[in-house]
Amino acid sequence: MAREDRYNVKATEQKWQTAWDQARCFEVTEDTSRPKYYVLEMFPYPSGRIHMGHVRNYTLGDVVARFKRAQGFNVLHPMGWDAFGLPAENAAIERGAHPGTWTYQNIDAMRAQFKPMGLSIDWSREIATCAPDYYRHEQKMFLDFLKTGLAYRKESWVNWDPVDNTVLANEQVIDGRGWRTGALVERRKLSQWFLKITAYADDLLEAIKGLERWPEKVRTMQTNWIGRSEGARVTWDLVGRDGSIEVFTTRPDTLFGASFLALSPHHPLTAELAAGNAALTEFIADCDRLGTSEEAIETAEKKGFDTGLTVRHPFNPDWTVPVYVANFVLMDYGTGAVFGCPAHDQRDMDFARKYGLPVKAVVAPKGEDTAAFVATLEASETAYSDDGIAINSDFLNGLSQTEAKSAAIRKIESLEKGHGTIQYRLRDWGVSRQRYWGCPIPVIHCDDCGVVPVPEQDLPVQLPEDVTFDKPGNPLERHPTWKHTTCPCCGKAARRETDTFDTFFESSWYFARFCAPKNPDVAFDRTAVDYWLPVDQYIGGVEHAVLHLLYSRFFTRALKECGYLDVKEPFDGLFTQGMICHETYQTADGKWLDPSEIEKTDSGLWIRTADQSPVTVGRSIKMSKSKKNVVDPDRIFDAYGADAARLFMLSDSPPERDLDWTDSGIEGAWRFINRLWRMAGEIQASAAAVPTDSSPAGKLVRMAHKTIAAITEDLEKLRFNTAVARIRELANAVGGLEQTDDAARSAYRFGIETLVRISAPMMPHLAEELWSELGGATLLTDTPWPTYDPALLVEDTVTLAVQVKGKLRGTIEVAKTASDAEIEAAALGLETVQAQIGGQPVRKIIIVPGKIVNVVV
RNA sequence: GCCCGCUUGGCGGAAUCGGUAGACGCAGCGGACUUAAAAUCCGCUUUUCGCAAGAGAGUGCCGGUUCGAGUCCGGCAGCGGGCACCA
Repeated sequence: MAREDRYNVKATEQKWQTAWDQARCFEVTEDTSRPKYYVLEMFPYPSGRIHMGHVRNYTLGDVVARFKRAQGFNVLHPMGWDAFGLPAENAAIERGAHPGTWTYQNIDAMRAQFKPMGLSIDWSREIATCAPDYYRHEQKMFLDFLKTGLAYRKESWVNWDPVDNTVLANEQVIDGRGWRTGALVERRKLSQWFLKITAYADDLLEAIKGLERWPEKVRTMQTNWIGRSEGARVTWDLVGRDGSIEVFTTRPDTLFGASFLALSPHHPLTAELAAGNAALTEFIADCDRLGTSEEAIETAEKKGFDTGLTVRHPFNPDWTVPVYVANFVLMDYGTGAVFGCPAHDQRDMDFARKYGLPVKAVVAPKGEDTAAFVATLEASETAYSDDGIAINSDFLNGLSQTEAKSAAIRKIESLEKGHGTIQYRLRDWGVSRQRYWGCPIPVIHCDDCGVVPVPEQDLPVQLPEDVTFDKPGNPLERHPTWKHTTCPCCGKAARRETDTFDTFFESSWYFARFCAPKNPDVAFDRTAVDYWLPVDQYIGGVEHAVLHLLYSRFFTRALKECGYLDVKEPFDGLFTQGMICHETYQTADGKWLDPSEIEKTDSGLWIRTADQSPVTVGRSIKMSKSKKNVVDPDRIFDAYGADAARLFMLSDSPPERDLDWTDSGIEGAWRFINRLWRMAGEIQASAAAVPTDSSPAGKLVRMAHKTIAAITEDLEKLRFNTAVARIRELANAVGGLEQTDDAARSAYRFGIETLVRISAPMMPHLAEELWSELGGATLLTDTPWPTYDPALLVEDTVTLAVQVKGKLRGTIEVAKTASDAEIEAAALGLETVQAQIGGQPVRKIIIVPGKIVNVVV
């Protein structure tokens, strides 16, 4: 078939996508004769349109999948939809669309956008989490969690909009007000379901050490999130009334430096004291107004309220300290009360200076003049929080910090004033949501029998279709019939739970469902799950570094305990990609402009096309609709094809870093694809063997072998940007080879063939097209990854850099086998070297084999 | 405030084991082809001095270790990310 003048990207990409589909290349089954490899990108929320972040995410995953496939792995690469969630309900409220209809339309639209990317996905495994076939298994899991005590019910706070009478998500609360009503949000207590993730706190923490193929950053974030700290709970008896205050501390060694106790504004004792105390009530309200955001609290002044109460020191009943309510003490952590030791904690120091409380040094650095140190510290504004030796601390005196901690704990325990303990920052996972578009929680509330699980044979509890969103609140709550049912225990009239699960529930096990997504009987087909899990390479945004990934790790453990699976960790390798950024454009009065609204003048200035007004070009930031700096993937696929978009996503920026979208960048990718296509058209027939000698043709062949070796390693380590650079380098070399004789013609062909094969994971359509032109017997997609000849990687000669006084003065080319004496002679023979030495005595010559010669004078 | 990361030409980045800094690309400049343009191909492109040969400087800043530092160590600054004041 005659070649066209230009690469017909649309027809070609379409042709090969159809070919892969028809050959069912990417549909896989368990095959124990081959090693498996499970590649997974975080599944998308079906918002309706794909964005460049998706393109990057799925391109990265697809390169890994195709590469591993070529290497002979049985590759599972599935796709699904994280289909429950708030946006569907918002669409229902705003546009009257049913959340289900809206979601499935979006799924269809997005699938249609993904298809032209040419992803090597097994679409036969597609799942949507909003399908009853999917969530029925989730309901069963919940019932098992109930049985094993991993799910329980307790009261907890929610954001309540008093105008809409509805619960608000955090993102629906803006500056303390409901996003729709603008009403001041209230805190309300509701009875909600929790999963006992804290039961695994220690295991989740310990196992982080084993996650060797996870980014260090994510491991650190999870470690900090779990937040294990060792310390003690200490009881302080109230003076003049019954009761006591329990505090948690990590520094029991500084108990003798205590000068006050501080209670959280939400501590039960605070509430008790506030009753009938207008000033304290106002103080608490003041603290609440601060909000919980980091910035607000950080910039806020540390404030306290003297309750007038005092407590007895646990080590000395005659010593009393005052009790404050303080705005910086959290009720959610520890006991909601702390003791302040100003000398050794900066925040306590600030507090003590503000309220005129004593500062007593009880730790001094080793080897310093203690008396002078104490005098300075006690007059200072700066706390000493480093390690040291206990002083002014009775029985602790002279002990190191570690010794003093355990001695203090032993004493507390013998006095029965508390005990040593380990405190985690991690809290149990609240899974109840007062929403329609989520998985119904399968329990029934009976006036006589209490909370009763839905019997397994009655699963799934399906969402009713006939719901309306014309009124605020949860449609399940006000549905005329849905919630009315009978109690499975006593048969009397009872009510269904109208809360649904947090959508992190669905995403905590979807990766395992992909192993056998169509099995109607069980969530996980054990044979399939045992074969495919864990996920070998998981790829997604770093925004999920803590919650989604930690919940999935927890679920894996909980499901193992309930007999569903037998893997320790869900994701063996994790890769977190960077964001896609783009320049921003603004008018003089600050209005954001879409890239399509502007143009460049001949003088190089940007103007708005509509009125020729000047445009300010802002720095590149994450693409977002509000800044109008988005680029539509459809438009790019249409103009340049999938391969160019994919190549651009992989070029230049390392995948973990942010990527700047530039028009010239995608143009460059497009040019390269056409160049490869043209170069392949220049192949000339030759019967000669592929040369490996020292001729230019032979050198090219050697370079091709080196490129295969290097790119294999690059792809193995997900260094796609350098992989692309190597492909371009080889292309430059092939393009520079004159096909003057048969050996050269064979070398040229070998170069093209190599380029085609190593490009396949990144530019699969072009590669497949050129492979078929080259006469490939099978689809390139089914062709093994190229191998290289290690012998051809070795050169006879080596170029050494020659330095004098540590600076480069020239290079020498010597035989690989050259002796040190020969190398020295060659180096000293360089004119520039002699000029630099200039008659000075040569003290030493350092020779690093294969690298460098350094002449020291 | 705490924790983590980053800082290399006009720009994105490479150098990942302490050994030739700037691979590869983008932008720019010059040339070839063309009636012309586009496309394509070739060349130059860290910077200063110099006609050149060459010499000097140079990986955020200051200092250190080393024959040799973008890379290791100490200090500082800037930018970005995480955070629930974590006691």
